[in-house]
Amino acid sequence: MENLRIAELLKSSDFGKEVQVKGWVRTKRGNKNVAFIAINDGSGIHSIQAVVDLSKIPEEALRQVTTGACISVRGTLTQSQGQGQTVELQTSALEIIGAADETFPLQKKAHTLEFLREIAHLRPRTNTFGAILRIRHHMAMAVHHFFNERGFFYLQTPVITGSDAEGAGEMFRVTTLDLKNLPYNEDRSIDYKQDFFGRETNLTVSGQLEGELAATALGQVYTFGPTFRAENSNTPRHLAEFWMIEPEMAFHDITDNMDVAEAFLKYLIRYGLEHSKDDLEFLNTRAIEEDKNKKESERSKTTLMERLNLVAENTFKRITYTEAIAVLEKGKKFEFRPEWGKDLQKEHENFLVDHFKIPVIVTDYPKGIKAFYMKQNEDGKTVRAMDVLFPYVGEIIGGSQREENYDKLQARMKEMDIPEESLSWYLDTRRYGTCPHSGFGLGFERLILFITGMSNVRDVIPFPRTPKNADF
RNA sequence: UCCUUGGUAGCUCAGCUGGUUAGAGCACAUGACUGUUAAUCAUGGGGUCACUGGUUCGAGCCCAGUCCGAGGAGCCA
Repeated sequence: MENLRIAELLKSSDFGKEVQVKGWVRTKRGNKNVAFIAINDGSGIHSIQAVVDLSKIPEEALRQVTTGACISVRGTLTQSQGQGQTVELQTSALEIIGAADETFPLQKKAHTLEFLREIAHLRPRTNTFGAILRIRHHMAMAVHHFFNERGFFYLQTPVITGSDAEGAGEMFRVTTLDLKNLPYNEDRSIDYKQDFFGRETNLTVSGQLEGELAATALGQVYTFGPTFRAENSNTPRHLAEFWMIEPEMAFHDITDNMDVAEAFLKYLIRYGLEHSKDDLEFLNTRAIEEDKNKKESERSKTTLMERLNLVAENTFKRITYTEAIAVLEKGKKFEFRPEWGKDLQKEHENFLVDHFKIPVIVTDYPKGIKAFYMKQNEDGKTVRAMDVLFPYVGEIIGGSQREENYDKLQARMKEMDIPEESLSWYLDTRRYGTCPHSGFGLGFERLILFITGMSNVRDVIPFPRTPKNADF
């Protein structure tokens, strides 16, 4: 007997065929003559309905068929007599693989996302998280497809890094030293020579610098791996451990960089619309239902599907930082007045996206608010940075053309007090056969946030790590 | 980290100006029901009111501290 996954069976019209399914019970209902069991095996958003004739299978056998139980059902695939589904299973045999007693926390009703976060080990069994995790998978595949099709090489950069000068945020220390009995130098500083690597090491905050090394050899590379920031950030957009995609491309200037970023985002969204249609439709409907419980002022003006299509079909607005400030000055009253030289506030970003109604790429930021490695413009004031601003999630990509001139890069590091010794290997790329190159970083969870229409990154990663939370 | 807000049954919430024995819906259990769609109907078991201390004749409610959640801000992806 064929053991098919439910997503396949639901598409089948092979009525009369004997099949077996294994999965988890979502709900059971019925009367003393017939029972209906919704079984889901994770293969898709839709469950299959097993119809149990109680004259053939005694009610006693159904006792353990409760929400959450794992069961195996054998039966005949038939056209459904009821509404609501086209295919169903006429049960001939039923087996309990793993029972779930009444303490099983998931009920056949909607739970709050906050509650589900507390039971992150069980939330994949819900429709919402099943959909999100499947979409997350397809998006990861899409990332690899996109770059592979364009001749990029997938580069695995180190998770443990000795580099502490990246300036991308607070880092998590990696050590095997006994914290209760630390070795000290004569000047009371900690003697890291006795640590595992013989030096201070941390978890990576970015694979970019290593990516640049490979780009100046392989031409076009990308990284896709976990990234760690020890910032005490408590927002729906930040995680202490998240996944980032960082392409790095030789012979690409800032415009080429924007072209790749825009094509990439559109590719990902189209890929999602194609490969995760059912799950996206489920999440779209879910968001509309959720909205009905909200106050009118808090409701979303667009649906998830509308937002996805908007991004997939429209050319992004490209604007310099200086132009953006001008737009903002004419825009409206902000809590923080836009001022040239200061970083854009969240309210400013939101205004720009609202104003143009499409994703916005802001370029050429003042050098004072950007990282040391960004290419300096001729005006002496700005650098070739670019941020891609998205509706709903804000900054989804941050990138730049890199400074490839050895002297200028070295001078900028000196200005910003970045110790040259620690990055001599990085400067070597400019010393030997340097070339213009660019790259950017895409926050994977922010992408998933946009695609799923969820509103907290903690709900789009299986096990979120945030300040005071590393359960599971 | 700052500001705002919240923590009452397994879940979602109500609980008046501080006053007798703490309320509902869902879930669960039992029963009814000839194909249900979060099935429906009836019955009834279920509470350390986040924690610690204080005010009071009396605290779920008032005060202080602590812990945890959410929203906004900063940091950023």
